Amino acid sequence: MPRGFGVGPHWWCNRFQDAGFRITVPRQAILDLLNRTHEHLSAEDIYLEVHKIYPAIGLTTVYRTLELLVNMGLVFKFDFGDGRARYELSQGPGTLKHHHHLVCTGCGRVIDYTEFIEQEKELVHRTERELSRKYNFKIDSHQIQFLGLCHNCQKENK
Amino acid sequence: MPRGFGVGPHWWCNRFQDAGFRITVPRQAILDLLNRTHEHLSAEDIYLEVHKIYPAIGLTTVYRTLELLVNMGLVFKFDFGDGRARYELSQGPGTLKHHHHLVCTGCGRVIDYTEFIEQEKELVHRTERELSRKYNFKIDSHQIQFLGLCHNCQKENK
DNA sequence: CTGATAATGGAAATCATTTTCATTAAGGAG
DNA sequence: CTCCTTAATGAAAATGATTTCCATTATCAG
Repeated sequence: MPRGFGVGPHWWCNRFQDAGFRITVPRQAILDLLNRTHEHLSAEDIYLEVHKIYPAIGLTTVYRTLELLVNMGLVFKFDFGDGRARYELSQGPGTLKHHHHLVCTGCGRVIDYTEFIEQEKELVHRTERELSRKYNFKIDSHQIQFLGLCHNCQKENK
Repeated sequence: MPRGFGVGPHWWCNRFQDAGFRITVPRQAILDLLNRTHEHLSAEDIYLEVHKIYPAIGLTTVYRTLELLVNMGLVFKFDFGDGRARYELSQGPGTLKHHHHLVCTGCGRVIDYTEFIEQEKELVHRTERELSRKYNFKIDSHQIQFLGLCHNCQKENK
């Protein structure tokens, strides 16, 4: 029964229980946040945001939880080149549709794009299949990102 | 005329002079190393290696030079998820042909693959063109990598 | 309800990378 | 070739993200 911070039968509870992990308040708070925010959050962003509704949270726990979620495949971890990792939910009701990133190397702005994902899918599948076979790899995911300068940063560099 | 560490008319000298940068011993040593090594070197790897033939080199200079080379587009910088950046020459006589990376999330091993690059090129070009137009981005480069478990790490995780 | 232990959080430690600043050395001018 | 300006360097210190340690707390199976 829901109580306190709203312990409910979330979609990910089974994933936790089946894997033998406990469902704790910090973990729920972090997953809730990731589920309702569609930004590229850093560990500290998450810490600060969760801290508002659950002040007892520790930054260490945020890092540990994120590592766990990444290992479980529930969360993607990205590097956009600004020295801190970014996290995004990979599945669940609140998840954005499959997308990749366009990163401005000038100001760090990141745009999610969904164009060409269909054409890409075929290529990706073929590549995955072939690489799996040839190199005996079990491929879990892929990352594609384009780097360049956004409109504003193009002007500045002139 | 070549002297000391072999100051020669390397292919990249013009790039430096045209941009107003000086051609120095540390820079030459770093570029020489990158040119003859086809591994995914970290800043410290480069420092240690260059240190063997030019012991006066400082780690700071390695970082600074790499940043410069990345900005000039002579070097690619990658993140394979192990907390340190990796560098690879992007052009020049000793450069590997266009490739992407297959990263084992278990042991960190990285495989360069060149399969499907042709098919990929078309997709990438189309995507670049479209994204440039739609988001007003000047795209400089792209990164594609597949993440998974190598043969050995698949066994261990069972 | 209770006990075993997984999970937590604060503080300290780590570790890659950056900054500071006094010294050195490219390389154009003379 | 020598001098001079200043870009480049390197050692040490600073920074900042992430991890480790460890004593305490809270989950949840029985």
